[in-house]
Amino acid sequence: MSALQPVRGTHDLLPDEARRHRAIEAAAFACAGRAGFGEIATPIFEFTEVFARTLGETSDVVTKEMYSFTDRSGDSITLRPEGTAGVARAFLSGGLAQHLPLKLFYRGPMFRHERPQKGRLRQFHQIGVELLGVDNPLGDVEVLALAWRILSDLGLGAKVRLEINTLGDAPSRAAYRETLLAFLSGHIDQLSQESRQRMERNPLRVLDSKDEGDKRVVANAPLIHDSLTPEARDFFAAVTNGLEALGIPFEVNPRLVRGLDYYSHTAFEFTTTALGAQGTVLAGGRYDGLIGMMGGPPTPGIGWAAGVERLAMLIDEPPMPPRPVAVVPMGDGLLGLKIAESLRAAGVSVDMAFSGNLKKRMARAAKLNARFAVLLGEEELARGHVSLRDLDAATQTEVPLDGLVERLAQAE
RNA sequence: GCGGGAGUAGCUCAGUUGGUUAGAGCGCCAGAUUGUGAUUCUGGAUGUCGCCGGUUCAAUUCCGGUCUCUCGCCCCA
Repeated sequence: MSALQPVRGTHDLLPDEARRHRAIEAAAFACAGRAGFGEIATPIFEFTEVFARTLGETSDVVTKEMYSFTDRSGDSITLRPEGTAGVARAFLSGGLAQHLPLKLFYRGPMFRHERPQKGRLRQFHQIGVELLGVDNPLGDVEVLALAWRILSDLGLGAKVRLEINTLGDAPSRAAYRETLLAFLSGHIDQLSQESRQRMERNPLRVLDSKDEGDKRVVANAPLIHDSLTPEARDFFAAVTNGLEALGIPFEVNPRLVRGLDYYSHTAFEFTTTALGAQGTVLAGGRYDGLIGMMGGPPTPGIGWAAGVERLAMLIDEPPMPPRPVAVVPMGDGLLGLKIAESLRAAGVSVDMAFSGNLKKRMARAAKLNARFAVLLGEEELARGHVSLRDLDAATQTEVPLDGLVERLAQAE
């Protein structure tokens, strides 16, 4: 293991890639802001308890994927594997129950000790939203509409598919669990080893097994929809009706389940076929029980998170940086920098190379996609002028140095 | 965590049936042109052949281990 290598599953965001990430986060936050979501930034680590309690003691995330360590005070600390638990904790420790309903947007790095693959990293980035204090299915619809708006704005509307399901309320889920377990027990000899384990830990997971034998069994399994209480059924109908009313395309997938314990009612995923086994690009659901589970007042919540790296892989061209003006000194570099600074002060993007002859500097200007070059030739300067070259039109005029800033600030 | 594939220059890759200075294209730097973006021409730099060990007179090449990436599984954004 070389000390100069990044830790397994981590990577550097070089400028092109960083720009892509920033564009995604900016587009998402712009959409979220228009819908009334404000940004929240919680710490990237919490006491281990925060995640262990909320994610479920037996979930994979808790049992094998957490980056946990003991700090110098002897406390067990964990790098956050997802965003919702930290937001819920902030909600409680910040006394935010006074401000319900709350619309929150977050972004930042998450950490999971998994085996890396394309689209799966140990440090990755998510954007996400949480809507707290709303038990109305309209909340689900609005949060889904926001996700759809963001993906559409990123140009991914045609590349993703929304699948949605309901996990029911607590009574529905308990009843369904019994029904499903009874059914699976009758076919246990046809189930894969993994699914037999799933029956003990999280029976719903058997439903979305990729094993062919499991799929045959599951095809005839009872569905949660038949175990729903009238309330849960109405709730789900209100969500799907809302999506239809807003013209958001979706498909009900009765076998869609969620890994984390805190979900109830609505569960959904936006998936793509373009990323191999890591096809989920944005996912979330309702978690009415979470805050109560953490010891707070019963507070409904719904939200989602999206993987920025996965979104970035679906976006073809990174957005272009703003086109600069290239300042090209021929003699005194300091004069060039002075002019560059006055242009920058006026809001113009300016680049000036530190070395190179005129030809090199012009080539560099072209490479930077500069719009104009300001050439500081001694002859013009002697007359108080500079040459202003339009690099698109390949034309050049002499302009007084005095009016240069105004002229270029206007051209922007 | 389990199973498969890969690793040679900044990038894409060739190559060595084990043998002296390891190559191409693109890119980069410099010059031809001490005042102009393309093309062309000339010159140049960059590799511990992923890492460690073994076999051998000799290993980038063969063997073992390891690391990283990658595909699938588990799971997930």
